[in-house]
Amino acid sequence: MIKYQQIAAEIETYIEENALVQGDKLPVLEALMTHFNVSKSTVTKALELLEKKGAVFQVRGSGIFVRRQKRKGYMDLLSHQGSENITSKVIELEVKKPTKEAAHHVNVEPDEDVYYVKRVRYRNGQALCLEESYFNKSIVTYLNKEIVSESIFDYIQKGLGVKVGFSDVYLHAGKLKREEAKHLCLENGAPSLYVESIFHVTNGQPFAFSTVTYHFEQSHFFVQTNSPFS
Amino acid sequence: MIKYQQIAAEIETYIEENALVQGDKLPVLEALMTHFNVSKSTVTKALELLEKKGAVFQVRGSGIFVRRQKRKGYMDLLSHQGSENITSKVIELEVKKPTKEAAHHVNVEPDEDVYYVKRVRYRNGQALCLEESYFNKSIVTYLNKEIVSESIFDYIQKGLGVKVGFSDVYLHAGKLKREEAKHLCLENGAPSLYVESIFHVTNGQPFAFSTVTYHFEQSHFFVQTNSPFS
DNA sequence: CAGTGGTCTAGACCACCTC
DNA sequence: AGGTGGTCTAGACCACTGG
Repeated sequence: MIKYQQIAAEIETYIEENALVQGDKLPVLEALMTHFNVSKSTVTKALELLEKKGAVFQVRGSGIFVRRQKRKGYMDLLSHQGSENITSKVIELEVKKPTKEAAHHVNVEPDEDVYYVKRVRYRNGQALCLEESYFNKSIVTYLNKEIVSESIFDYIQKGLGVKVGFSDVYLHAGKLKREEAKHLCLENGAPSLYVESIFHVTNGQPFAFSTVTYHFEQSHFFVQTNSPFS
Repeated sequence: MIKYQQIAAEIETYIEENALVQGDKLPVLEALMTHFNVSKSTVTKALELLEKKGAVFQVRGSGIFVRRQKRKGYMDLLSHQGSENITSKVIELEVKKPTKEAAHHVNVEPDEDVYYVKRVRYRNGQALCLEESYFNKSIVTYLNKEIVSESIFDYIQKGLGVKVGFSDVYLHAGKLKREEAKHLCLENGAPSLYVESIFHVTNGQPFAFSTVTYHFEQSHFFVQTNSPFS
């Protein structure tokens, strides 16, 4: 791991171990520089990283402070953290022709094969969401039922060595269709949160498109932002 | 405006004027350095800014590329952009004691006065959302009906000189209550997207707490993220 | 006005992509 | 191998906060 990531990790650990809460002050830049024996820019880079993650905020002329999420039970909408004890039931796993929309999103021709996965995810045994995903086969070269029962993205990154770069996320609320409702153990027409994501490799090529339909009573999300009115 | 912000703005304009699309290549770092006559770090800082905004992505060993949102009609969940032609109907504006929850979120005592605003927002004449907000009076020192009919945050920043730092956003789906439904011209129990936000000044103090209830057919959002699995 | 973070420079060296 | 972005340094100077 490179220096500034290492430093960021250590500062995070420090916050954790000392159980610091929102507003608590961290050592000043000068102190961090000498403690880690690196230049100012390196510490700054580490702090920028933590600022992006929403772990700290810096105030010029004043100091560096802890920023910590207070609400419990919320999942991070963007980093896919905060959802523990997840299990999956695979409904479908096959190689097939994508829908026109999916083909467009994962940048393949409509007559080109893709991996298609449909599964229901449970948290502590309770239905959480219904997920349908399409994967570009030239990047996600292999999937099987066992992999797909666990964390697909974990495998894609660690198993296949795919380097994920960025993603575009779209969301809206709507009414459940009959078939969706059945999987989530809800009545037809119940509210639902729909989240569509397109995932890209570091070089910008899209490799996955997923549509996730959440059980409205089970899905509480948070997002942290800097500069909310940029 | 400082150098790297200026450069970022110019690069954005360049993308706009040349109608570049996702994947198009920008000039290399060296070229940007000489063109703007600044050091490498300054250009890098500008590009980091654009990367955070989701306007470009950089690939080591390859180049700098344009990243552009393709879907139309989606609002940015975090930067409060993309919603044009917004008008508001003020339902309530008063100084009063906050709810316990609101008091906690804007960091005041429960018996301390806050500004309370309730309004319905319309986009192109169509009900978009119902919004209830609480403002810490020691920071948002003044509001009146005229201000509250327009963009409140615009006024808070430009009129009152408050420097907004960061915000925490929480969201979930649910069923509309009767009174909410009435304001949004929907039937009781219709789906809805609930978005709660806590806004902080640059020094970390919270100054506003708002709950926004969106008309499910009118609210389509997007968020861009880098490192979706950090 | 002292303390603290932010900006910017010039340059060395490293890691990755593409051919 | 050559080109391109990423990391890191050392240091100058600037801008904001808070007593």
